[in-house]
Amino acid sequence: MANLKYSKQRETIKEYLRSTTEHPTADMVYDKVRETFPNISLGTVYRNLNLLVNEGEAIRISCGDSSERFDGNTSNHYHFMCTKCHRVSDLFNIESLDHINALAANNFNGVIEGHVAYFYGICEECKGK
Amino acid sequence: MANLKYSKQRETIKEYLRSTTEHPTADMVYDKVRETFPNISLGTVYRNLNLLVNEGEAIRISCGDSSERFDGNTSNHYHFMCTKCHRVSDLFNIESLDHINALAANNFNGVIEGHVAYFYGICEECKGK
DNA sequence: TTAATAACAGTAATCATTGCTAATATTGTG
DNA sequence: CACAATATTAGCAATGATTACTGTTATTAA
Repeated sequence: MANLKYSKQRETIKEYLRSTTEHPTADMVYDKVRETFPNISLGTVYRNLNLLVNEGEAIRISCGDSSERFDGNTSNHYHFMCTKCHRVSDLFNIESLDHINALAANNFNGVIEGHVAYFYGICEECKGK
Repeated sequence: MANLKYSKQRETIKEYLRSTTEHPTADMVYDKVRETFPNISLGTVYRNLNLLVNEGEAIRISCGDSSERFDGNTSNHYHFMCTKCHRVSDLFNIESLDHINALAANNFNGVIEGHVAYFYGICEECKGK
């Protein structure tokens, strides 16, 4: 698709995203990757995150928070955000909600191509507190 | 709930939100309300939009765009965003999608309180082009 | 080996949003 | 009505997330 050249920095970012389920922000990725590349710049992190999303190697998650989050798991799944601790977790229990596209298409004169959805509530860890 | 005092500025913002279906950003509200109050400041617009959302007089819509949008229609409904023109429109045809909360709650150990969802695709106006 | 060019670190700039402050408007009470 | 308490305002500075720029370095293909 594009003329991408290999870079150690991008590879490290991709590996980190694949290894974690914490759905990090760009800043969290920056902090983590600096353990390997102490001089990496935040701009490089942002540029590579965008490249990875464009290449389909990562997903951008917008949960209304001030900053975006990224997910190295590109399989189709939904997310849950805890309103107490603001952590984002994966919901692998739902197969697909694509049937709601048909509901939305009813009496609608445009073309529904898809949807964005996430759930919120209290996560298991925060429930007891 | 709060100790709110009346203000012409807030009333004008509220009226505008109620009168339109264009789901304006803070900047669009600013441009509109400046027709009535040429000296109103953008900070006043932001503060009043936040107040109106807190009072339940408006809804904040986050569609992954760079800026938030606001809706004076507080009845329960979903939104559609055109990927071509980026306009947001209302979907009054769907009653409710609350059944997806139960789907998400399956085999999930936290508490699902609700969901955020919007649809995307091509709007009627952009379809022909 | 070299030439072309993508990627880099460092830094400045942008954009949306919030915070601050002194002046003004609203509201309840005497 | 007058007045005191205080919410609201305009104007502007500050913040935070993200992107743009620039001169140098790394990757790649011939």
